[in-house]
Amino acid sequence: MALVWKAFERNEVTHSAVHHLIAIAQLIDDVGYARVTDVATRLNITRGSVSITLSAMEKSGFVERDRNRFLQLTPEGEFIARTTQIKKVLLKRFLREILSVSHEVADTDSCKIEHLISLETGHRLCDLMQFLDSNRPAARAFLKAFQEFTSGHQCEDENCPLCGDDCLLKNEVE
Amino acid sequence: MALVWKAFERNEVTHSAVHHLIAIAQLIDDVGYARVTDVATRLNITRGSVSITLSAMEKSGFVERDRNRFLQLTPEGEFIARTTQIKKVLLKRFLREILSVSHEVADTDSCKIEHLISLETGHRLCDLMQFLDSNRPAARAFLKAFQEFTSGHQCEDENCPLCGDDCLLKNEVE
DNA sequence: TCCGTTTGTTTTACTAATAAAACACTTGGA
DNA sequence: TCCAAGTGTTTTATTAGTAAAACAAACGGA
Repeated sequence: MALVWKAFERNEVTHSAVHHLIAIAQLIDDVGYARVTDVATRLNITRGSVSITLSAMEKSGFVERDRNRFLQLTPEGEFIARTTQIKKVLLKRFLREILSVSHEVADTDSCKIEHLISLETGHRLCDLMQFLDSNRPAARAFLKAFQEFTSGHQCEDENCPLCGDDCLLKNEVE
Repeated sequence: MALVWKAFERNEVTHSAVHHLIAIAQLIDDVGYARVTDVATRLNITRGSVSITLSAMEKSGFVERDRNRFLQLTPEGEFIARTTQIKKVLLKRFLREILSVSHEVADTDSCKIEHLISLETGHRLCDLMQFLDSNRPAARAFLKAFQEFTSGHQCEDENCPLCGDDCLLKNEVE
């Protein structure tokens, strides 16, 4: 019991570090190269911060540089950047298309947890979204029925453990 | 763009702090009171750490103490402890019952993100699980069809963006 | 009363993440 | 050649979270 909650800290790479990797991948994709300055500009932090972070990631084997100090991702770095981006997209789609969470909240929520969910969960989420995309009758019927279910309910119901007699959500909102 | 990724840091309370609150709530529930020592024992950290963390949370207004220095949660602290616990339960149920994620991974994944997902997402997740619990035909049919869908597929399919020709998952697993 | 245990706080130290500023190095004109 | 602009690193500092150990206070039994 007391062990699981600490699992939070033990992540290969931090949220910030992943975004450094993603920035490099996107820059190479967009303009063909990535330098410390470009990463700093994209992430809106100083070059010094980027320099230090990327030096550590170079040691960890996620980033490399060529002769001209242009940044490259190693296969490991590439893997993390790629899978994290995909996990975020899947999460956001799930939040928006199934749970009908608002655009802004879906954005921040998916960004906050993109790097924390396991590959296993990522794959299952992928399965789920592919199932929806398949447009099977069961998928369509589910979405329709769920939307109807929530439209007449939407946590006004006292059965919702997040609400209840004294709805905690309402308490916070006002 | 460059603003969203930093939203990760801006959380009212940290993951660690929430677990301090939850420990207090559970202790009061279980044995009727909560002292610094009890919280430390439950979280498997030192009394010193708990002392410092809870002093900060007292300043922030999440924790109070009575004359005998017994810990109490303020309504705000109670709210966070309660909603975070519920969000975790909902997340875990979703991962297990819909996505069929393994027990261990569902445990760590839900613990990692429990305090990060918004109340809005929590409510929608709650709707979803209630919809399943309602045992409506559309819900049952969905679960059955989705399970069939994944049983013959399970990300062996090259359509899965996490896999592909050179399946990244496979690469990592072996 | 006195001693030992329990309990809580403070001190010290470490790590990770970050920013700002000083410094150093290219590099490309004039 | 030399200067200025651009680029990258290092230094300095701050903040948050944590643990270990020293310290202090209270409590309880002999």
